[in-house]
Amino acid sequence: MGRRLYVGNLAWAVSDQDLRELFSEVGKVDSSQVIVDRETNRSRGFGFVEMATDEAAEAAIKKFNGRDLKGRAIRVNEAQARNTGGARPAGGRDRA
DNA sequence: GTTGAGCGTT
Repeated sequence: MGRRLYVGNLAWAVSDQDLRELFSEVGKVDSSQVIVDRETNRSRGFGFVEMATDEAAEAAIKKFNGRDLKGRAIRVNEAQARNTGGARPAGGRDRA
């Protein structure tokens, strides 16, 4: 139950839409986002993709985890939860 | 025009 995917080890040339079209091959991409440094506006080399369904999400992990994108082997996994602006304790790294 | 472990700004 976590359609959010963490995509890491990205090349500097990878963009949000690059992830969207790639993950679109296994299912409908609800949204895609590459994390960029706020201070330098450069690519941090990782991002997040939200799939429309959980099956598409796990399918993307199986297909694109370790795959090549822009010349770099990307790493795909479930994304951790982040406090999106709610009075909620930030927990997540050690979630079973 | 540079770099390379990682789980994200509103």
